Amino acid sequence: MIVRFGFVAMSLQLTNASPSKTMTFANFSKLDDREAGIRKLERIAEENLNNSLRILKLCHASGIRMYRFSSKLIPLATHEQLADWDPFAELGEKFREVGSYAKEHGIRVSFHPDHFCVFSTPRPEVLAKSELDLLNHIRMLEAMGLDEAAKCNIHIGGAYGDKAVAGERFVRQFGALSSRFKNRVTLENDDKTFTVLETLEAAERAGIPMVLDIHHHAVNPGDTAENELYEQLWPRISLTWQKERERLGYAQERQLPPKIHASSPKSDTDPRGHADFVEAEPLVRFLRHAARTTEHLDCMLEAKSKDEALLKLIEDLRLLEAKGEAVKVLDGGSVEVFPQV
DNA sequence: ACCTGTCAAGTCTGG
DNA sequence: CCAGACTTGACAGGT
Repeated sequence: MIVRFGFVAMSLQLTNASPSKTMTFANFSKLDDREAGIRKLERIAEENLNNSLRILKLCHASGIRMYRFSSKLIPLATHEQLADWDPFAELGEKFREVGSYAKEHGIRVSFHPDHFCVFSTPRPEVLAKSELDLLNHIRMLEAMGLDEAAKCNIHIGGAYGDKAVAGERFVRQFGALSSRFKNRVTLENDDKTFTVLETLEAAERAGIPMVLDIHHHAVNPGDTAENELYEQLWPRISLTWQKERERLGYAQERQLPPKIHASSPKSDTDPRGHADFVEAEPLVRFLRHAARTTEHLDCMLEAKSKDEALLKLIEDLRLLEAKGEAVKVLDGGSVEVFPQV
């Protein structure tokens, strides 16, 4: 199995390269000239896009072919007081430049709208804002000129006292959206509420692929035993990706491989928190099991040390390789993992 | 230069 | 019913 690794949002190797610079609404409101304020928002967004491009160039130079953009590329993008502002009119060219670079160099990119995007909510106004937030992320991918392999990863949301009902509501409310949404979304298990099994059931019913977060699973496993995850759930998760490839017309697994998230617990007292780096051994254990049924897999690292965590993981995998473990480092961003027998 | 409170947004918990 | 926690990077205002 070929595994490609990626990282999230910012690079610690580059200096002054934040892709998430922002301006608060309070600050925007202080400006006398609203038009000048909007131009400033656009300048900040342009800088964020330039820095995203610098990061993609670093990825390419390092052999990394997976990256998640910051959700904060356009400050105040969906603020209701700025509903008349169309940032894409001014920024379209820059978005296209970023997307073209990713496409030309084979870097799989994504977004992860944050926890304000909740399709399980019972509140209509929250649902409407969630839809707008997701649409904004989809528009960014469209403006980049990327096809539907580039997706937005979301969670189910809150439980509101009844997880089964909330899960139903997610399926119903998300299902009411058009294919423009459905074709751009993946669904991830979370660390507190919806387990792998519950998320998988929702993903299957909504007809969208599931992203497995193995750290979230470790802290929120529900009744699922480790071998059950390997034996029963991973093949089902894999199938959600196969169905997605069939739906969108991708013939090969490598054109849209299943995606997982990996991170390590921050500490014993804060096991849900993300550590600076990612431990190699538990990850390899999972990968070797997945390798029995999967040929291509993409693994997003969610570590505080971002791209440096990826560098360190590759180094640690080299050490395992030298010890004769079932991994072979291919380059700075990918490894081959041999199946558990 | 460094530290602290705040930020547009949602949900959950505890008082 | 309301305040605070949760979580994250960055800004703004203070020292």
